[in-house]
Amino acid sequence: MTQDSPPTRRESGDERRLAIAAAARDIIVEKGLEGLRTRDIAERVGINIATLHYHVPSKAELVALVAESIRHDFRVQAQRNSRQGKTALELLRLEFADFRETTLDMPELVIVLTVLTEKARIEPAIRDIMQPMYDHWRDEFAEIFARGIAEGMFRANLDPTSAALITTGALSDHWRKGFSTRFPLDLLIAELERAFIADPKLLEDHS
Amino acid sequence: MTQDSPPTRRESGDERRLAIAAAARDIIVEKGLEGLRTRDIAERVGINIATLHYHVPSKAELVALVAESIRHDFRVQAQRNSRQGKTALELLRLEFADFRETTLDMPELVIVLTVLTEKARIEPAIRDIMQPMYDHWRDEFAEIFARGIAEGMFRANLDPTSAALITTGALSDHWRKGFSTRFPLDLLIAELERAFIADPKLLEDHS
Amino acid sequence: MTQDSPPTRRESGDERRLAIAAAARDIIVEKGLEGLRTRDIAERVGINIATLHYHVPSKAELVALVAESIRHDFRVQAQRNSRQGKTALELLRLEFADFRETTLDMPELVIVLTVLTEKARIEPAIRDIMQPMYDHWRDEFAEIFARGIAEGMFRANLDPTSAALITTGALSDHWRKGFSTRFPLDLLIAELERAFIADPKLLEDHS
Amino acid sequence: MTQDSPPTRRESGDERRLAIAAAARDIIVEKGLEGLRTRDIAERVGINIATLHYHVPSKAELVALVAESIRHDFRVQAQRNSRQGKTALELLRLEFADFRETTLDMPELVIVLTVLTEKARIEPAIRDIMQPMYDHWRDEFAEIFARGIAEGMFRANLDPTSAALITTGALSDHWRKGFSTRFPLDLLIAELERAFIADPKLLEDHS
DNA sequence: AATGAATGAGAGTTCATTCAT
DNA sequence: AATGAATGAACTCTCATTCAT
Repeated sequence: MTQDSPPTRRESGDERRLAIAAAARDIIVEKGLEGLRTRDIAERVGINIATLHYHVPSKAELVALVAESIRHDFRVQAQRNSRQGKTALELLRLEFADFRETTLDMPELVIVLTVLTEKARIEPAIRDIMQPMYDHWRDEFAEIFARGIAEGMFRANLDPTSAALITTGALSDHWRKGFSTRFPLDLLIAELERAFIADPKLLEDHS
Repeated sequence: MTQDSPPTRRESGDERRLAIAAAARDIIVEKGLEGLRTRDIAERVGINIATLHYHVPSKAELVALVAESIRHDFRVQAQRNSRQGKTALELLRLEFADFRETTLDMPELVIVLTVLTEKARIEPAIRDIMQPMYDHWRDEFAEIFARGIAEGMFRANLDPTSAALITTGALSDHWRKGFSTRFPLDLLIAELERAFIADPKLLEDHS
Repeated sequence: MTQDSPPTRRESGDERRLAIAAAARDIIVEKGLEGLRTRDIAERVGINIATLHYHVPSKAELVALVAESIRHDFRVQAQRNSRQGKTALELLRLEFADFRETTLDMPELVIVLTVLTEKARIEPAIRDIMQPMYDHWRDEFAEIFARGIAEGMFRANLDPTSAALITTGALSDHWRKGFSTRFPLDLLIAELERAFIADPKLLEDHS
Repeated sequence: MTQDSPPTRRESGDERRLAIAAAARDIIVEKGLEGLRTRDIAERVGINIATLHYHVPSKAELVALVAESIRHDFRVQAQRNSRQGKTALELLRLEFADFRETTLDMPELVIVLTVLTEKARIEPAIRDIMQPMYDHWRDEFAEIFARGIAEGMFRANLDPTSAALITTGALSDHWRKGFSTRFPLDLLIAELERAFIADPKLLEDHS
């Protein structure tokens, strides 16, 4: 609880804000947005509440900061793999691999995402940050599906946007309820592939 | 806001609890669980806060009461259509129709469901109420898929549970983001059908 | 906690008041006057709070009722043994025996007495009930000491009232702190006798 | 009641805690522990309730703080007179003088002590603070009596611990009922001396 | 004589925020 | 950039008491 590091060394504003966002995310995972207290964040970061307010003036801005940090992490994640010169199926599998990795590396990410999505329903400022994220993720899948149809790999009667929504929906819902349903992600992904791929032979190298 | 009705005549405990649950649900829709205040509920029901506590001893029990009321509504919803003598495809479409109706007729129901699902992640008492609902919904789909495979209507390589998770995931994610994504539910459902049905001809009477 | 007896048979008002006083005393012993709640009393008696208020209109009257019940018990205790034809020393020992018995039969009595004595400091109504009790108890001892001096059994330089105050003070304080000090009452009483008796030979039949 | 002084300048935590303890003691004297309200304390100190909770986190800790302050005052009281090179009788009389002074100079101290002694019966945390005070007081008397017997000043058949319990019991009971019994303390003390002193001649210089 | 339902007044506690240093 | 102290506003919950039946 208490902090053992050298007596509150001064960090740059950005570093502090990063640490604050990280602490806030941890607490949101543990206690939900309802259970998020500025004092708890400050304690976890190892600073005074007044100091926290110096860096992040209000709680509303704090939540926005968390939303931004989520968006940032998603961006970084998405840009790690080169997308060039790959078939649609390869790209789809890259996306799945990304998701698998993300949920391993940053298990809280999707939870905080869900929490903020609910908050977005009420708070326009949060909605403005969250909306583009979902749109982007969905569009990525939609684009892949569109290319896959053109390449003849995916079902001809596939609607790219619908398929993208099904995919992102299934993935995020699976993750969200991961705390209870211990259903293996790989089975889900395999089924998603079967749902969209035209030629059953393409499935073989996966199973 | 303030109460003009006759000076709060006495009602039976059950009636009061029903009214309390209804008011709580309304407020959750408007302000989220974070914005749920016992005083607001009391005011909306037209009773004193102490009276509210007389009927529902604590806030935790209040949230549980709301969860129970949601579960009750879903049970009622689910029992309206007879399931006997139907093919798997007909049953699947009945499920979709149910979902479509629910999200249209009682959009608040779905919002509260979402909010409580997030709460369930943290509060075991709520989880115990919500979990069976989702499990039941998923099992219903899984069973339909299993029968559909046997009947030859659905893909032979379909894994019933995976398909059920994809379906419920896609549907619930769609409603969760209902506030922002105005993507038509029917398109999503149509794509789900295409994803699981074996014979393309079966699709025709739907599109 | 809940009551297994036939569904709240109607008792006469006096019986009810007796039961209420008894329950109140028990709770005072367990939780002090601070922790005394009308609801707890009602529950213990097995009646509704409204019913309790029917029998004892207010909490102030309830405390007064408890005070009266204490006074009553003290009276009963005091009248059990005939005081006639006894020497002062015999009477003194009868008093000690009474005290010993009382603390065995009604261990709460002295605790409630202490609690109400503190309450009496603030509440005149309670003071008016408690004061005569202490006075009476003290006077009883004082009288015995006075007779004992006359009979030559007790020290000639004994001041009856002072000795009485020392005796009652030592006894009640011993009892009050009985929860922690496990010092044997008999040793204390023996010392009291030595303190007041003139002729050491009189002590012998006691040790 | 309301505060006219300069807008509550900031003071150090220790000063505030002292002021809080003092205010709490005053209120306990006036209204008993039952009538002790955090809001009243805050008002009397001239601070906000939230500020009060900043310095003393809970009411339980507040009562403990009061108990500690009582203990502190008694320690100060007890250390004023040198105990060296005195006979047992002189020491006994010093103790009596201390008691007389305390009850005269700081009657509220004694009232609060009584109140907390009752609270100690129920609250272990308070008991842990109060118990040693009484034990110490009793032990002091017991030691004096033991020395006095050795010196031949006190009765040979005196049991030091019993005598100490009688003395402290009589004294504390006298102050406990101080509100009502206006019996002179000096008479009580004189009788105590006669009760324990062996040689009547030693008494003379006192009466 | 009894009770379920209702209530006003208030209790302790919490929390985001601000101020002085 | 940092902090101890302070605060207003609110929150949940409690309690003695009352009312209608």
